[in-house]
Amino acid sequence: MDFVEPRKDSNPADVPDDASVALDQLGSWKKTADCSSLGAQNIGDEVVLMGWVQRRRDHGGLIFVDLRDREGLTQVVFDPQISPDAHEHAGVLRSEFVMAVKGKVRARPEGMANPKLPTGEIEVAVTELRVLNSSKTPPFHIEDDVEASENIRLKYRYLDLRRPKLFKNLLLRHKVAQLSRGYLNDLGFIEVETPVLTRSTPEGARDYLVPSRVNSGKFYALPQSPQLFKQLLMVSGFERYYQIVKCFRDEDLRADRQPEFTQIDLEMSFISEQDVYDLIEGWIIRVFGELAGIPLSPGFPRMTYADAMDRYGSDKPDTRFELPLADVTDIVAQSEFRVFRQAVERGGIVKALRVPDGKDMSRKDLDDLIEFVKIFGAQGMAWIKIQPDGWQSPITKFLQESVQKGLAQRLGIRTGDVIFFVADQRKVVNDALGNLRVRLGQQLGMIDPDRYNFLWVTDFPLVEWDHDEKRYTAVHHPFTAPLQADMDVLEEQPQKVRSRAYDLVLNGTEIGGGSIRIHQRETQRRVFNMLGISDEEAQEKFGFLLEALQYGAPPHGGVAFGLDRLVMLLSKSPSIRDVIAFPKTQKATCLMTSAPSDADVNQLLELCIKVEGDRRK
RNA sequence: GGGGUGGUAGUUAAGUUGGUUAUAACGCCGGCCUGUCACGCCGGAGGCCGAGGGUUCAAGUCCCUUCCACCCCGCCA
Repeated sequence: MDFVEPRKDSNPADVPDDASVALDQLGSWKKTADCSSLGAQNIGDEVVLMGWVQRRRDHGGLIFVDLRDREGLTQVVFDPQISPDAHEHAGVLRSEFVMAVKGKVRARPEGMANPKLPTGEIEVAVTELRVLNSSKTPPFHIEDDVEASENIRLKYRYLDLRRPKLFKNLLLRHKVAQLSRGYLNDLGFIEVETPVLTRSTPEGARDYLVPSRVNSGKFYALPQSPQLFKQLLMVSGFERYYQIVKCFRDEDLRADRQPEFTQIDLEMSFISEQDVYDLIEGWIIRVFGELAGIPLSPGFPRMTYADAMDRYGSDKPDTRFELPLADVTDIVAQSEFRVFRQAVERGGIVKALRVPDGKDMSRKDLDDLIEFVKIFGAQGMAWIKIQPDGWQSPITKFLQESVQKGLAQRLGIRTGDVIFFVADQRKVVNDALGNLRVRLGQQLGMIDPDRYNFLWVTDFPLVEWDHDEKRYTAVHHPFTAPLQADMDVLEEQPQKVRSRAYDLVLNGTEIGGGSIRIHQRETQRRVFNMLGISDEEAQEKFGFLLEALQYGAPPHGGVAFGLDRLVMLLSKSPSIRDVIAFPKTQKATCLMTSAPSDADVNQLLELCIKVEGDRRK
């Protein structure tokens, strides 16, 4: 027995400290049950339980302790009539002390059952107590109703993870990973690990760089995804590959984005889009059915990118509610409202969103919504209230009768509606109204939280124009196959070329995406050229891929899913941090380990790296 | 890089037009208590008001700078 000074304190607040409690050894005791499993059927059993003190209720003559382990809570009782020693020893117990008890399961007295606890019918009458460790007073209570701020929780992450909710999230994550492995294994997929230390590639996100000691001055990059490796495995003839793998992107964080995250990544040879859809739907149906009790049917709906943008202003529309956008550019182009006319003259568009029964919106509500769309780049937003006695709006006087008639017809306007208009470049209009649509859907209670609407979004454009870099960039990535039908305009009208990429969207969140890849060298060369990547640059950066494509690369394609986001949705968590054991803050630091940190001078010397300080200052 | 919210006891929060000793709840410590389960009762301790500077007779409160957490835009599939 380690014996250190007993607690004799007058008061130091910090007192429950290792140094003040006599501790026992675990000895040969083994847990015989967990804290959720005992019930009336166990009455009379001799058991050994181990765990943490959730709460102690000391009645002087009788001490109750709620004992917690990862499975649940069980009440244990220290009764001097059963064991005076144990009762006396229990006096030292405090929150989060680690204890082992031996005792007998007994029914609680008449009327004393606790219906709130699964084990509330019984209690364990302790014959012997071993205090395995003490605990400082924790900075927050270990319970599901979080009452601590995020920075405290992140600093003491190991305590936060004791909360049942977080534990259950990580357990669910484990189950998703295991089910996914089983599903893919059964279908002939082979899990292959790909390098974490790899080379930087242009395009896409910023890379995390890792200096090479044995090649001083050179750097590895951490993979943004195993994209090229899995394609090369197809060239190798693996036919079906998967991996549950960490990916790294050095970009700013969001509630659903961490710089390191996990993908369920797979690739198949000799397949087309339909094979991917079938495979993934089968998998999703099992994940949601078996792990969340949510029944789904195969044949998820599909929508082209063009339709999604047109109707919902987003490439990941939430289809749990309608509230569609309508393009009214042609109607208002001739109106006397300058904002509309000028937007059209500058090559922009005008779209409208009709909110049925929006008549109760106050002027303040409308102003709030106008402020909201400004976040997305809109200069402003026009609105019209359709009142029984006519159209009420600051802009009605600029809309001549023909325009009003056209709008009424296209939008199906009815009395009581509110119509919103944004006029700007296409991207701004879709961003603003697409986001407004989602906000109104939430605000007006149009979203059923128990619905799970999956949607395949297809036919993405292959490229988009990058105004900053003055060139086309790949929407998906530069290895995505163009649609065969659009190949003849690849060089002349790149922006018109559709790709064989697809995303799976759930309730407005993209949870996975992929594509059929280019497997012929000549096609890959043409796409690189169109993206402004010269033959020389392609050779230098992707030479190994271009080379490989010349050695009998089979047609192939695949998909990758964000495991974190999937578990986040399954567990209805508000943040991705709630499904990651040790997440980073919005500034990409770890409050527990204080990473990133300064490097040791000797480490830097070995790497031939000189730190010049913050050059942005 | 930009916009927003927050930072006061261990924790969560209150703190008026600047004004005496900065409140409350929970937690913590001590005492009492044999059926509690948010146990109860009595007593007690606990503060760099995120940090730095300024205005003022006087700053938790006003001004400037800065740090941290969160949400969003940009960025990122």
